[in-house]
Amino acid sequence: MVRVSTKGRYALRLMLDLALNSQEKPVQIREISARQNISNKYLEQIIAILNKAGYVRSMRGSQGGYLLTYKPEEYTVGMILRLTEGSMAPVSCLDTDENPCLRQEDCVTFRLWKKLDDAIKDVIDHVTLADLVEWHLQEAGNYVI
Amino acid sequence: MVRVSTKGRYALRLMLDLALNSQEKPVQIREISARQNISNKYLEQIIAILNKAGYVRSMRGSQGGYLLTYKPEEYTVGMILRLTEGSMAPVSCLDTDENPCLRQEDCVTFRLWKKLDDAIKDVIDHVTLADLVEWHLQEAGNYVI
DNA sequence: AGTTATTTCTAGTGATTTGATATGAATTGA
DNA sequence: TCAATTCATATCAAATCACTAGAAATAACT
Repeated sequence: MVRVSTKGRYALRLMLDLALNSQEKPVQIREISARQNISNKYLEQIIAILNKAGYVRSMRGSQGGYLLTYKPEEYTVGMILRLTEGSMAPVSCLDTDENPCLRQEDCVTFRLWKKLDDAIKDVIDHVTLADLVEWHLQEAGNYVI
Repeated sequence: MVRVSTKGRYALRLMLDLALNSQEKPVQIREISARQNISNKYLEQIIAILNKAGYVRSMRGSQGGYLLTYKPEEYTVGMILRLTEGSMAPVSCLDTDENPCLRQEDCVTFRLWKKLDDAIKDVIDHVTLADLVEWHLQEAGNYVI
């Protein structure tokens, strides 16, 4: 199906939620879970990935929670999706590190996958979390009379 | 991982093989399987999908095999991938028929997915089987001294 | 010091998909 | 008739997906 899984999609919404709500004080998983209507426990696992990568800062204990490490404009959608999805390349031979395809030179379809990969990268590496925030505020504006 | 599965990739190589080899006489699964180094039985299942959709014509019995129904330039890569992969939309809410997302209007990430979908479509709906054939002949040429 | 609210860690689980394999029936050319 | 081929269906192991469960570690507040 070539689909972005819930993991990547939830991670994006999670980061957007943090961008919108963690300005002053840390935000708890429970709040995000309630606002975004996503399983609490599943979110824990997803934010753990973001935490390990240093994309968010955690504060343990009571009154704890999470904060964005950097400014929204410093996160591209690609960073977040690649981290949670593992890779956003349409075929594994495009991941230079893993599985370097030996037939690459004479592989006909490689040229197609390269084109597709470039097209995907062009979107996900240029849209930032700040763009999502902006879009959100625009949309929200539509509902103000 | 957001990967095109073997099914879609094999279907593409299968169609390319037919484009190159079914000019005069039908081509058997066994030949393709040998040339492409793909499991015979798995190819049968994949070509069954292409056959049901009318993308290939089958001839049963001895000396039978498969032929392309149309000319290579009449197949886009998108047609073949969508048929075998089910869908090439990065998220299900972009498939108008199935799962029409009600939050679409106020869904922030929808705008992102739409951009991504457009970028993917722009590639797979404009590259044809004839392009793959051409690329193949170019590559093959590289090995002639 | 103790309680409470939170993150953090490890494990398990049912459903679905993937990438096949196996068996045999139906069809047709020689 | 028989050999070669497609066609149909069933089965299967492994991986992935989307969670769920339980408990330990940590820090703020009283």
